[in-house]
Amino acid sequence: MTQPGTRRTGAARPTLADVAREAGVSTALVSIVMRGVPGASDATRTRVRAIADDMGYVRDERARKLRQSSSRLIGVTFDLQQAFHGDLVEHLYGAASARGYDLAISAVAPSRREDVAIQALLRERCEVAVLLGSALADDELATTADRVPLLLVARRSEVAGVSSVHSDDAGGVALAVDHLVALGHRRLVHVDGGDAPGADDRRRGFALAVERHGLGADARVVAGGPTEHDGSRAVEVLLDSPTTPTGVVAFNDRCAAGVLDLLVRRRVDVPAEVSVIGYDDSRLAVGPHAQMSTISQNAAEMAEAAIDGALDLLDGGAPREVVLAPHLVARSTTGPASGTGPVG
Amino acid sequence: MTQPGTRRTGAARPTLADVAREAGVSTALVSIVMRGVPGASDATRTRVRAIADDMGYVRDERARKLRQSSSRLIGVTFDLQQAFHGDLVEHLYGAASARGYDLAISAVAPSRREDVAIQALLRERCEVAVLLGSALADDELATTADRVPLLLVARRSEVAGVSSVHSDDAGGVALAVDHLVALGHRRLVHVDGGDAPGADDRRRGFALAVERHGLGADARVVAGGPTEHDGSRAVEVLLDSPTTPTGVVAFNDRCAAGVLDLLVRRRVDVPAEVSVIGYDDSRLAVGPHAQMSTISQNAAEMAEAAIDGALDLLDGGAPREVVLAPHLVARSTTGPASGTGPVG
DNA sequence: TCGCTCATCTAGAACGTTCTAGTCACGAAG
DNA sequence: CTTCGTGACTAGAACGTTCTAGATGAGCGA
Repeated sequence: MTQPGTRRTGAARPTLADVAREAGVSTALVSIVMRGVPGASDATRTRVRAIADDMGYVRDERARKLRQSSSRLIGVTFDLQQAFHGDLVEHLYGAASARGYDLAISAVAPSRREDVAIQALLRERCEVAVLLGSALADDELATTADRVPLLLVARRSEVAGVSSVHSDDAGGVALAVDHLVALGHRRLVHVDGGDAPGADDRRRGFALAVERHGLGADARVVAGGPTEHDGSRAVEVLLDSPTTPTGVVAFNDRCAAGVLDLLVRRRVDVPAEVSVIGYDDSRLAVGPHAQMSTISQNAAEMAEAAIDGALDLLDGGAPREVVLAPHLVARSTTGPASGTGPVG
Repeated sequence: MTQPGTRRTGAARPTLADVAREAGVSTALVSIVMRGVPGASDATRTRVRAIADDMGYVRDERARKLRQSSSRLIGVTFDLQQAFHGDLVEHLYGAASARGYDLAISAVAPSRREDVAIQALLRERCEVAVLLGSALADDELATTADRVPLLLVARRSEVAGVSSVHSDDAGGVALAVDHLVALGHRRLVHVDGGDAPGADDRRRGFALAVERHGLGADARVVAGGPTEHDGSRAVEVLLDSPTTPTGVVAFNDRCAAGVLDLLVRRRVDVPAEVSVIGYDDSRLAVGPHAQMSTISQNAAEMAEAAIDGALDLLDGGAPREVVLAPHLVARSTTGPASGTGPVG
């Protein structure tokens, strides 16, 4: 077997007609059998199926979707470099197939721009497009939304006609602050996300939360960003300043990883001296850099909401914004503030 | 604009026939214009193109590929959780489009098995399938290869009829050993990959290389694996043993990251006390956990070779195994062995 | 015997493209 | 005046499915 010479090439793959000829029935009947819809006797059903299996028949999804009035296809763009997008895509597969839809995924990367990825999806005739963490400007979103129903994930939409699913960023950061305050921390710092999507909301959430606890005077926001490098750089700034914080709320897990890395390098004990909390609960958080405390966006829930929202748009529902509640995942990078607890 | 009510839905997207009617010409002529092939006057060309743009025409890739004798489509499966796969996919996009091919990507994840991903590609009628780091057993590979020309990336193929592109694992590890030896290290250890693909070759490469340098007696192999966790666990074992090595060759970057992480935690200075080198040159290597020294598999080169190999299979070429030369990327986690250099 | 229902099966048109095999007009050559 | 060549364009089939509208025939009651 598997002789190169006898391998079926793409062109020679058997079609419905081939199976029908072999079985001595019409293509329509084979189609009925393969789809498992009523209209064929059990006898022919098993016979045709056996023949199809034997010939190695695989249906041509292209022809099928071409013929069907609705393609039942959801297009998804995602960033190859973002671990959280990977988590989302995985759950989108599950959520879509549970509703009888297929997924067409199209990757965004430094050498493959988002508009290229979207164009590919349009050519596949997906019925609705789901963009993960899109970086498109509002006017680009608007023109895209003119061509296909659009739903943004992990980003807010200010564009009319575009749905979105994202977590409550301000609320999530507030959870982080509440957690640290409950542990006795008083001097908090937020390493922010710069101009990354959601960074504004998280900054705002931090400011509100510390104010609510009456800790506004001791709180600081330092310039950070969405990468490990940004987190490390921010820590350098922090360690040079006269009063060091005991609790750090990082923009996201990658940023927190950078924070943790430099703290460990500088021989700062986490969480004994400083507590650090991230945001996303991506795979980074459960790596070996300690089990990171973080705010979870729950990829599975977000994916479900995204598919629901997308199908709702298809059904003619009005575009809407779904805000998911993030929740705290306390692991080992946060602990009681020094000077409090049993000791104090 | 962008009124929800007026947005075009999937079903209403304009077709060639719509454009043709609007322009008062035949669909064949519009097709000629849209493809940019000879057969239309410049006047009609510009006129039709303007009308098409105005109507927001986007060609239906499904119908096109259905009609064309060859679909010019390359299927790719990849693991959503592996950073290196992301790098590969990015470059596969570029390499494929440079040769006039499209890519259909299908993800593998804990909840989406590899055979499901492959089945989806077969239904898309891709002409050849490229599997990144496949975990399929030989007999499964054989039956798949019976349905579609197959090329494995980052894994060796022992199956007849299946092409493969991978780096010289043994040679790569030898490079790492040579590098450490040149820096004066004598006591080397290899944190291996367990039963991960390629682990055998890397173990063998390590054994050969230390033997070649006459360091076999001082060298050790400890059980590791492909994840950060495996690396960390291995370091615990190492630090407990009487003689600690000064140079560590990790199975891959993730494993090395785990090694580095625990070393830093245990207050071991890298690279002053211990040098660590990874394998892959994935994005992990250039993170903030220091700039990691590593063996690069060069994703771009690998992707080019994969597409070349895939198209060669399509042209009826015999299946072949392409072995790429890895190369050393010395960054900041390797340095002179203590006791040598200026001090000694 | 006739019609009726019902399950089973089939012919043929669609879907939106590309491709093959033309047609048509027009000017140049004979 | 015919013939030929050429550039611009078109009719219609094809790709592999699904879907609509029927055909066929068995069973059955009147």
